[in-house]
Amino acid sequence: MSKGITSQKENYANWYTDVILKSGLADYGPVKGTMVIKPYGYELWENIKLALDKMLKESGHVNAYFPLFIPKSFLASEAKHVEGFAKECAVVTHHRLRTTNDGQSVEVDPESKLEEEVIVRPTSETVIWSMYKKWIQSYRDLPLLINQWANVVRWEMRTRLFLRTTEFLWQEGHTAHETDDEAEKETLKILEIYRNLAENYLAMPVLTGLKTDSEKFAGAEKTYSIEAMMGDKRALQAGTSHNLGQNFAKAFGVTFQNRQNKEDLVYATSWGVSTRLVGGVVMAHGDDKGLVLPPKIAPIQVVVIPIAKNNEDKTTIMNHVNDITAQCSKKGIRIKVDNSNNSPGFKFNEWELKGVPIRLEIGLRDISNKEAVLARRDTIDKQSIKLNQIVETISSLLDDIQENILNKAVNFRDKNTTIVQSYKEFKNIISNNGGFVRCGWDGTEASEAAIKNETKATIRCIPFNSDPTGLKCIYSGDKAVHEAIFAKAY
RNA sequence: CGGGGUGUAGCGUAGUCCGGUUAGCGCACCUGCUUUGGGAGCAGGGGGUCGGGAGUUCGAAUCUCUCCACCCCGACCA
Repeated sequence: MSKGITSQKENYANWYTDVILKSGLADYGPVKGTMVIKPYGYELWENIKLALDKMLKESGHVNAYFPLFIPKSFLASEAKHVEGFAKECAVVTHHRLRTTNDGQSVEVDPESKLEEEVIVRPTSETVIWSMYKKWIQSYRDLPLLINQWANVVRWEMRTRLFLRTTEFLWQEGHTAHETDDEAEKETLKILEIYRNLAENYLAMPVLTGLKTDSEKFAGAEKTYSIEAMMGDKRALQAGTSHNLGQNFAKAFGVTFQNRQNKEDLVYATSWGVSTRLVGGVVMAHGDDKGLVLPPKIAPIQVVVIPIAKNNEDKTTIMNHVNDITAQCSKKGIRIKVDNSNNSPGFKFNEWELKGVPIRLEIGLRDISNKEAVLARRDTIDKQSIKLNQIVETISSLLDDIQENILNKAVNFRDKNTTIVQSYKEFKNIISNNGGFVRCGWDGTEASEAAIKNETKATIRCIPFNSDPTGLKCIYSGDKAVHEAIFAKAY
């Protein structure tokens, strides 16, 4: 176990916080519920962002930026989605501060009260649809496929680093289409991109499926999500994709002239993933030594620890090290040398805490053998490798590690997914083992709510590969309408 | 909003009950030397309005009053 980090077994929540703070991903901000994403954490996010941005652009989406501030009137009653977080919005009521009489402080200048109060966006549907109304006239303007990378604010009371903070970073896509069918295809296409991102970059296996009415986005016809399992077997909703139907078109009067020359309301989608993904990576792969980062998104893929007895040795070793880093950099491998004065043992632990996939140890002993010692973070194995094959060895090992941690996560999830037949069994699994529970559900909100109330487990999704044929509802005993995945969730 | 608790250096703390040296210790930090294959050693050094304010007293981290901040439990919300 690493120094100063609570073990997962002892207290998973404390482990999570300890790892994030000590590995330098993030820190708490001065306002309650805010966090600072530190350079190491931000680079991790940037790598995720880069991968997703590329996929979105390749599938025909373009980026734009809409304002942070939204007129309060936009959140008026016709926008049904507001119910979801109207009570959690930050509201700007004044636009000026003044110095207090004693000159020691500042206070809100009452004279600066705004005519119309302004909301800090909790999501951007309303601003964006107010603009789409201006931009869309005919089917020739469609589809409109816009994404934005932005910060949003939801005034949360219970916060957890990366998982729930009052302000967070995300991307939100907002598209407009001619037909319902096209909107549905878009919704599913994005879900597939999210699945690809989660599994092939974050090495985090996810279930894809449909949300129940009670769990879906308030303004949506249908919400799909990707659901991952964390190291404590709880579920994390890692991304959502909504088919909004004509709800927002109705609310904002966005009509277009269709191919039959008739006026019609456009069909919409919206979808997003956030910095919550970083929390997902931490909890999907981390262990008692700290982070375990997937090579594809790790800010540093290889860290080199030179081991020198004296200055003369150091010079010899650095000559070889410089050669190695140059070769690796040329191949696009993100490599860093730790030349600090800390002891080797300290550095080993430090970089394991930071989750760097590969560590190279190079001392005189290795150099005389034309070797280096290579340690992998995921298995903690050490081996000696030949210096003349170092780039090839590292490249293929990075791929191996990426694959291995995905497989590990898949096995863990599958091992902790249980198919149950009775409610007794259901309660037993949820309270003793946790994980995903798969069973029949009669499709009623009453059963869903009762189960949530009695067990704290919610329906994470109705997976695409599910089949209710022959199943009975775990709660009511009636014929099942869906086969659902239940779990305790973040 | 109700109940309980805690505030001493960047972090963790001793001292507070029972007022009395220069507020002590560990980690971290700085300088130098020696070190380096699983959390190095020695020596020297810097850093404190003891949460803020008022009071009692010859004297307050310590006693009294007051304000503030944060944490936990409950309620509320999801």
